[in-house]
Amino acid sequence: MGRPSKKAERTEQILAAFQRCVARSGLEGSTLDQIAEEAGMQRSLVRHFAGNREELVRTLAHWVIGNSVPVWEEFKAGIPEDNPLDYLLDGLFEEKNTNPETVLVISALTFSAGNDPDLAKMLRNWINSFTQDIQTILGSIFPQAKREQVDAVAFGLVSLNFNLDALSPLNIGPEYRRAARTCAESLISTLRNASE
Amino acid sequence: MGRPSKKAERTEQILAAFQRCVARSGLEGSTLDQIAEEAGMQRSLVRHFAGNREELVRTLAHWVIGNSVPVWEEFKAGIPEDNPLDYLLDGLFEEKNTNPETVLVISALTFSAGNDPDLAKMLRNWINSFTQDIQTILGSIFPQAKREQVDAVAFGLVSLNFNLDALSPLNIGPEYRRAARTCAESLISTLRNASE
DNA sequence: TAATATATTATCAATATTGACAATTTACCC
DNA sequence: GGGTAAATTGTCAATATTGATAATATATTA
Repeated sequence: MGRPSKKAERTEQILAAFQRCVARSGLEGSTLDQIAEEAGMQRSLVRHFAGNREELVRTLAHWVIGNSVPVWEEFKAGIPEDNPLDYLLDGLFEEKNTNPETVLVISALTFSAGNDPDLAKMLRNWINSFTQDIQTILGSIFPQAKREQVDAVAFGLVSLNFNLDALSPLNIGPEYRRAARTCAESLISTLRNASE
Repeated sequence: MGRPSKKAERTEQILAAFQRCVARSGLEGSTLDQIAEEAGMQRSLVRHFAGNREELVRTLAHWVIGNSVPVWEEFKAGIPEDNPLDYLLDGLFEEKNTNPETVLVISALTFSAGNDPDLAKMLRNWINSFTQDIQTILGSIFPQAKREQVDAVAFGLVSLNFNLDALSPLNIGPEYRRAARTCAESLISTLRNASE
């Protein structure tokens, strides 16, 4: 009995708003009032559903990381038999497939991770698994390449992808996106040469 | 006549302290009191020498960018005739030659550049010239490589370098540094193959 | 030593931000 | 319709942060 709970829905709205705010103004630059306004509700509601600031930040970290998992899993599940490389590169570097928000929030959280060992561990694990997945993908495409080479290339792809998103507030030109794509292809070609 | 001015010295102390604070807590996460304490002086002095917050941030951007120039120029001037590549890679990726602070501050400024077109332009120019310098260096080492390839590799080196510094708050292991170095060498090897 | 320009300290007001909680309203069930 | 649990609104105090300026101390020169 009693009124039906909107906790799940409201929490989702709040975190989505928080993510947008952080991507725009950074973590410490996002006040509870801004988050509330972005979410279209009063600050009291933010507190009611998401607790105080400390809890809210912690929840955001879990939420962002948690959200990225199914998206990435779906992406991995969609890897085609033929031409998996183009699929991978399109997913990582084509503008239409890219939303800088996640990486910007991760970047903002990384800053404050310097003062929060738990958060640092969480982000390390996230980046590790992301990188390792790419290593696995590349390893299956180039089974004869050396493991060390594959790992290095995977790290390179992640770096290129992160850097592109991190620079997005500067409104850099499309030539940077092309350079990243070209660079990624060059990197992968080193695996091809090594494995043939 | 009158008491000798300490403006230059004090301003330097303030900006150096501000830089440390920003690298640790981000731009909006650094209060004037924290900056003052880090600089070992009262907030009143910070205001007296560096103006209000807006001026202080603007000054910091100019200072960080300005400071990076002579360091980089000196580095470029030291490029040896034989084995310039190892010199370049050591400079970009060896821990002993690296101080993440500058990149962390640039990263923090990049965030707020989304709301400050002037700042965005400044940072774009900075990254442009940094990237172009590396393009020039690579181009002189591999004169027969295609320009597009050289540009892509230069962007790749910058991305690897930035990413490594940006992840430093996470206390990532040395394997990431090795991966970055290995990846950079792979990238450069693509130029070598193309030019021979 | 007096004049002077600057550093340094001390302090106040204005605003921003957060934390907390009471009061009210709303939707569902019996 | 009455009871109930939760949403929603409203409000207050405590603290943090900034902006600004007066008051004082100090080092240099004439």
